[in-house]
Amino acid sequence: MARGVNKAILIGNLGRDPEIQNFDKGVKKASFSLATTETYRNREGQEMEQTEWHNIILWRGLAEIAEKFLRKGSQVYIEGRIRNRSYEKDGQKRYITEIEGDTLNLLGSRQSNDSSSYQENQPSAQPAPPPVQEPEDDLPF
Amino acid sequence: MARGVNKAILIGNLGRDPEIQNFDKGVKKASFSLATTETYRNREGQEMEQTEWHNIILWRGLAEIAEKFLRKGSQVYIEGRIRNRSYEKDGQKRYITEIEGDTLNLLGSRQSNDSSSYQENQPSAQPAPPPVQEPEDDLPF
Amino acid sequence: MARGVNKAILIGNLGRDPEIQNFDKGVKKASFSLATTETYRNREGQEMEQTEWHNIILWRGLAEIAEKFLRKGSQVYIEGRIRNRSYEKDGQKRYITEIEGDTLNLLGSRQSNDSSSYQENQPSAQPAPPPVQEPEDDLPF
Amino acid sequence: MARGVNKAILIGNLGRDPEIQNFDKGVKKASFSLATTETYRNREGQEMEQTEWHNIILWRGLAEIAEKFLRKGSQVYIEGRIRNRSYEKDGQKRYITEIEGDTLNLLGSRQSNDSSSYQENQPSAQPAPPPVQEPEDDLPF
DNA sequence: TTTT
DNA sequence: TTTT
Repeated sequence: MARGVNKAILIGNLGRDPEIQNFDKGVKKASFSLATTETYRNREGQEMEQTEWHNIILWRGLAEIAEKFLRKGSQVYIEGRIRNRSYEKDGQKRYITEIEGDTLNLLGSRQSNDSSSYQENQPSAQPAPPPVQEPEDDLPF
Repeated sequence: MARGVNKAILIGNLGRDPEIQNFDKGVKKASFSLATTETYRNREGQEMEQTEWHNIILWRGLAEIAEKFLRKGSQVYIEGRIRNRSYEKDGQKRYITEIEGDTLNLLGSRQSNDSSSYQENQPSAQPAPPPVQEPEDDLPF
Repeated sequence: MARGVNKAILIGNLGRDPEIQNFDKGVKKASFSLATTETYRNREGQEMEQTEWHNIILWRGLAEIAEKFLRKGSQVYIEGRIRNRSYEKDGQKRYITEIEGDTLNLLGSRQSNDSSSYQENQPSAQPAPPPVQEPEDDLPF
Repeated sequence: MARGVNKAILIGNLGRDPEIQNFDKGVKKASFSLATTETYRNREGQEMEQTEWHNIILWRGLAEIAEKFLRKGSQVYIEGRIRNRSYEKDGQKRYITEIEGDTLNLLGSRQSNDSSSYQENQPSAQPAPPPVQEPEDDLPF
């Protein structure tokens, strides 16, 4: 039974152009590193900076958006799940943590395209379509 | 073009049983008030408590889950969008803010059903299905 | 006892310059409307757009940042709490929902100032300062 | 300059009792694994389940709460930052991803203590204290 | 009232 | 109107 929530919310900048992989049946995958930089004051009152690098992966439609619009330095909002994977390298088992994005927003762009936001798999119900024949004076509470 | 994020994340308890409305074509709507209570210390160091009441609405599948499993007092996690609506009452225009949930988790329950978590409209891609024929040594970064 | 979470996460654009109020003891308050615009496809496959307007309020340090750096049109990330207030107007009780921000990020700006992100009241512990004398080989799990 | 957001939001269950470490000056650290389980339907319509295990660390006050109240199986809400660390083991550099929590909620508990929610370092300003002498009819927008 |  |  599911009682879980596994959510990452990130705003940061791409360290490199996305790397694109194409699989069977037109399935596309985009991978890139995302730097999230936070500032804080230390005990001496100095402004400090801390950057984390996240491994981002995007699939299918989001990967296509990434391929078209994201470049090194792009500032994005990404919402997704934290995934832990293992793989073999040099006969050793290695572990990697990735953020599998399901929402992507390109931030701060002044471009004229219509694709700076995208969310997976919510075609018609987002926002929820109004129900048929709700009476005008039907208050919801 | 969308560059927006509109997200509410709530954990609280229902003040009443959900109210259910049925519309055409089997569309169901659930409405209820949700209390989120936070504690904090005031300037005198006293433990204080602050409760907010939120108007929650759920549609379709989530409304069915609410009807079946949520009751007065139930503790839930809800993720959704903040919506502002207006309506007429007594010849006056009134405004109401609602949270339209798209994810619902029933918390703390020890029941054995399989419905304590539910998310709208992400049938096959959540989590993203693995691509066909990804080679084993294909590292993603 | 608190078992609650009351969180709003917004990315949008200011509809107007922030309105600033100054209170006793140097307490400052900033208020503005924030538009969050989402796009989605309707049942006919057309690209649709939905904008919500949120009433944002910021206090103290965040209000100062807002006064200095936010203008009509600015794109910001805001994290905060949903607050419902009532007030009297024309002898009628009115209700208003506001988002009281505790984190503010100015997005998409290429300016060279050091104030585009700010979080309330987490002076030294964010990120948590490393503990004293943690041994180098001290693995955390 | 900070333009970043690095946030994890998790609801899950502890795989083991928290492990507690005590450092100089009374600094305490709690570590545990947290399982977040999600369900989804696969392409054949079968109910599937996916569990991720997260390495959680909590410092100071949150570590004390964890030590007192969290046990194997406890259901918790954790909000925090994603941190990537490296360390040496067997002469090899290893990487680990941890969630450093700054908010902790014990969920679903029916116990009578007053400590099921806790947030770091926001002593007096959360929620923001009302400003002094705000006039009663002072509308915020 | 914003933005694209 | 909830919960502890």
